[in-house]
Amino acid sequence: MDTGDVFDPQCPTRVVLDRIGDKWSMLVLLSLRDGPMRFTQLRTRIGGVTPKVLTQTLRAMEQDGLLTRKVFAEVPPRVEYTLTDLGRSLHGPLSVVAEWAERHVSEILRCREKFS
Amino acid sequence: MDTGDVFDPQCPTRVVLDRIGDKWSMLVLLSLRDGPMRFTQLRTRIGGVTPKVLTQTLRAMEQDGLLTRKVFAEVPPRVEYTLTDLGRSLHGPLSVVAEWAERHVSEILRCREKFS
DNA sequence: CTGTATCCCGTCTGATACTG
DNA sequence: CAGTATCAGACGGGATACAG
Repeated sequence: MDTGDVFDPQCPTRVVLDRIGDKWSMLVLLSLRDGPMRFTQLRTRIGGVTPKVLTQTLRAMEQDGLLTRKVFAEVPPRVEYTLTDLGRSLHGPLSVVAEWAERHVSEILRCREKFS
Repeated sequence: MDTGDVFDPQCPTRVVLDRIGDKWSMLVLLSLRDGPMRFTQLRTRIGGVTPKVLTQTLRAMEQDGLLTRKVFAEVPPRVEYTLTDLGRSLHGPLSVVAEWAERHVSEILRCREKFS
């Protein structure tokens, strides 16, 4: 397995950073932590996301193997999104970053104000 | 200390994600891990970054208190960038994500190809 | 219910050239 | 050496409306 040269433009870490760096992926992943959810459930829980963007996010995550999309042939239609093992394994690393954020965000904001 | 509601648009984690999510901040932080560096050192080590963007990145990180910018009144000019304690404390969490990326990137890429 | 289609704007990023 | 100025293109993201 490659060790990943972070200074290589083809760096593997880029793939992950692009994913967690976007506005909604992390929230989707955290939302799905406790089990499958339907489209509208996600949409309402994650306030402010439009259907288009939510769809884009879900498709990208599905494509990366982070979650699965299961369509039930019913009326009305039902679609469930579930984290894969890969998706669940990302939850830990993300939590570490999230905890750092929560611990230090006030300090960062203080720095920003002082800076002006 | 706040626990941070990740579903709040004002969520503190956003601040951090915006920072580590951008294209160069993480590389700068990793570069500076082993000590201060000068502008051109960073520029050459991080291949592909233009001076404008590198400046933007460094200014933003300085503003957030992740690094300090020290100008030496010399000819030719010398400017050194050094991580603050806050910046160094971010290195751990970032490493966790980076390690995850390195371990799983091949799996992600495989998923992407299968998806097409 | 679960999306898609369109339009649009702001930001992010880069190329290139220039300055103290 | 360490940037700044300017221009331009790509793209993420959002508003709104509509479809299967």
